[in-house]
Amino acid sequence: MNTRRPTITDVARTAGVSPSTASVVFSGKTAVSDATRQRVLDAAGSLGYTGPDPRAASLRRGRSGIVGVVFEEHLGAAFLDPVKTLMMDGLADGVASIGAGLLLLRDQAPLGTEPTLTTAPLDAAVLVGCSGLLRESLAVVTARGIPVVVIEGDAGEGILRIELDNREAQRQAASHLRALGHEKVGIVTLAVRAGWQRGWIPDDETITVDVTRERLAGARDVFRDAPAFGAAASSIDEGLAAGRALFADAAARPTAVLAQSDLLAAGVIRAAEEAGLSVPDDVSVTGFDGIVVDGLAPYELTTLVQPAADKGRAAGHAVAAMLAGETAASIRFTCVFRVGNTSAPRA
Amino acid sequence: MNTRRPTITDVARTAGVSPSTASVVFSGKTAVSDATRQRVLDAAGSLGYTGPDPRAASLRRGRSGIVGVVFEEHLGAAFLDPVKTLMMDGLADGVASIGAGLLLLRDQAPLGTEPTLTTAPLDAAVLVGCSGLLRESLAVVTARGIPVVVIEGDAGEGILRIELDNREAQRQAASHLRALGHEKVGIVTLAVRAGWQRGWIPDDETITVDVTRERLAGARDVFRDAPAFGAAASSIDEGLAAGRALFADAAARPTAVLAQSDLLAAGVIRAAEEAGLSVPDDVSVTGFDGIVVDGLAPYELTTLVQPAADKGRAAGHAVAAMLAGETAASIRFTCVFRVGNTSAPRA
DNA sequence: CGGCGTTGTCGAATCGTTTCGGTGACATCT
DNA sequence: AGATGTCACCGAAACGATTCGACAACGCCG
Repeated sequence: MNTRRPTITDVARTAGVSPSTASVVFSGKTAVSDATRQRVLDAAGSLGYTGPDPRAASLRRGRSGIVGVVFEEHLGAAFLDPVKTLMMDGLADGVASIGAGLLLLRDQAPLGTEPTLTTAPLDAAVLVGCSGLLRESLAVVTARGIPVVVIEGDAGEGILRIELDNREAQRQAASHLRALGHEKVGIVTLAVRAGWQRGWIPDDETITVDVTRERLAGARDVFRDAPAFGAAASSIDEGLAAGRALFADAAARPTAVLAQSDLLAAGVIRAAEEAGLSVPDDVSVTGFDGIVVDGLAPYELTTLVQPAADKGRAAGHAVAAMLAGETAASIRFTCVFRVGNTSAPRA
Repeated sequence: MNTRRPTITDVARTAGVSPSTASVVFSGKTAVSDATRQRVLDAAGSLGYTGPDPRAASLRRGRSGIVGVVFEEHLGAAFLDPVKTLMMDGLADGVASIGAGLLLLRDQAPLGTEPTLTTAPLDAAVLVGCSGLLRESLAVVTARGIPVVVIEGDAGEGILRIELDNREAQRQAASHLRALGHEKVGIVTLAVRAGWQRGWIPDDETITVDVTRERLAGARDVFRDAPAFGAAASSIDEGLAAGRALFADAAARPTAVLAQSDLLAAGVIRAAEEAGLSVPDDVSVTGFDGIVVDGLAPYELTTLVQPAADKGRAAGHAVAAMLAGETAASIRFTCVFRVGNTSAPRA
C-alpha cells in the first residue's frame, strides 16, 4: 500500500464540498446541513479517513492538547508514592476539562537523547516539586512562554504555585502529642535533598526540599530540640529503618514519633512492634498525608489528611484557566488533622 | 505584549540567511559553517527565539515524538500496581531511544470530553492489558494506522504483543507446592473482568482478563479442582480479604495458597497470621511478580519473578522499530521461579 | 414586493517548519 | 587548465488542517 492516507481535502473532493466545509463537519464549529454532513461522513467512510490529523490541527490552532508533567525523579519512583499518584489522578481530571492529556517528562533526559521538554508540543507544564534540579526545566519552559504551575515547591517570582500549609499542619500534630503529655519526641523526615541517604540530620544541615523543611519546622515549633532522622524516600521500608534507629537506644527512646508521611509512619510502627513496643501504648506515631496504607490495618494513623487529588485538580484547572487567557492565582491547601488509634497519652 | 513569538523566518532574516539555513542550524541535519551557525544563534538569542515550534515541526516531519500509553483503569489505579510502574519505567526507557515521551491516556474518557485518543498527535500507542474495553481503543488506533503494541493481552490478528509465559510459570509454582506434598490448595486470582467484585469464582465463570485466565489455568493444570477466590485488584488489602475467606472454615482450610500477585500473597500471609497460622509451617504461600513488597520483611516470597521493566522496554523498542519502518516481532518473556521462605513441605 | 436577518457553503490565507533539488564558489586531481 | 567534487547555502514547495470574511439563497415581515 503505497497510497498515503487521505486528507480532508480528498474527503471534501469526494463529497463534492469545499475543504472548509468538510473541516467544519469534523470540528462542529459551525452549522452544517444534515445532508451535507452525511455526504461528508460517507465520503470519509469510503476513503478510510479517520478524522483530522492532530499534527496539522495543532499547528493551525496553536494548541496541542497536551500538558507536560515534569518529575524530578525516575518515573517509576514518582509513582511509588501514593500521594503523587492521587495527585496525578486529580491532575488528569483537571486538565480533562480542556480535553488535554498528560505527557510524562523526566527532568533530566537520559544521556544522549533529546531533551523532550524542549521538543514536545506542550500547551502548558506542571512541575512537581521544585528543588534545584527542576529549576532548569522551569527555565526552559518559561523561556518557551508556556503557562506553568508548580506543585509543592518554591519556583520563585510570578510562578503559579499549588501547595499545602505544611508547617502549620505539622505543628498541629506536634501540639496534639504535646497535649498528650509527650516530651521526648523523634521526627522522621522525607528526603532532605536530592540523593540524600538515610541518616540523622545534623543541626546545621541545609534542607533543600521544601516539603521536608516546612514540616520539620512545624514539628520543631513545638519540640524545639527533637532529633530528626531523614529517610531516603517515602516508603514503609524506609520508615522501618528510621524506626529502628529511633528505638535502638532504649534509654534515649522517644515516647512519640512524628513521621512526615503515612508510609514512613507505617514503617515506624512496624519497627516499634519489632522492638517489642506497643502502639500507641508505649509509643505514639503520627503520619502525614491521610492515604490508605495498604496492609496497615487494624491501625488507623493519627495523621494530617492532605487533599492530594485536589492539589492535582487545582493545578489542572489553573492550567486550563491560563490557557483560556484568564489569570489564575496560587493556591494553598489546608490539611485536616485526623486522630486515629496510633496516638495516646504518654504512659 | 501583543507581539507574537518570533519564528524561524524572523531569526533567519535577522541573521541574514535563508529560513532553510536557519532550520538546519537547529536540526543539525546538514553541515553549516561555524560563522553562519553563530550568526543564527546570536540572532535567535537577541530575538528570544527558543527553538522551532514543535507543532509545526511535527506536522512537517510527520512525527510528534509522542507515544500514547493507554490504560483501562483509572489512572491512579494503574500506578498503584508496582508491576505497572516498573513497566512504565522500562517503557520510558525504551522509547527514549527515539526521543519520545509518554502520553497517559485513559481508555474511557471522562464524560463530556473529547476522547483524547483520537485527537492526540500520537506516533504510536501502547495498550496495557487488553480486555474488552481496550478493544475499542485498539480499533481507533489501528484505524488511524498507527503502530500499536499490546502488553499482556490478546489483541487479535497481526497486533504486536508483549507477554509472559503466565500459564507455564504458574504451573511451576503449583508443581513446587505439589512436590512439597500439598494437596489442598487455594487460589487467589486477580480481577476476573472489569468491574469484578471480590468473591469466589464459580466454575462456569468466563474470565475475560487474559492474565487471570492463564495463570489460573496454570494452577489448575496441577490442582484441577482447587477453589479460586477472585480479588478485585492487586493489593495487600484485597489479598487479606481473600485470605480471610480461604481460612474462614478451619475444616476446609488449604495448606497452601497460590496467589496471582505478590501483593495478594502478602495479604494472604497477613490473613494467615491473623488466623493464627504460621507461614510457611502451617500454610505455604506463593506469589507472582517478584517485586519488592514494601513492609513484607522478613518474609521472602516464593514467587515467579517477571521481567516487568523488560516488558516495557521491549514494547518501547518494538514501537521504535516499527516507526523506523522495520518489522518487529511479538515477544514472550519467561518468568523465573524463585523459592523464598514462604513455602515449605506440608506439615 | 423589496428589504433584511439567517443559514449554509466557499475561497483564500495562514500556521511555522523541513526538505529537496539546485547553484555558485572553491579546492583537488590529472 | 579543464574536469570533477565538495561544501554551504538558498528558493520554493510541501505538510494538512482551520478560520474568517464574503456571498448566495431563502424565508419572513410589513
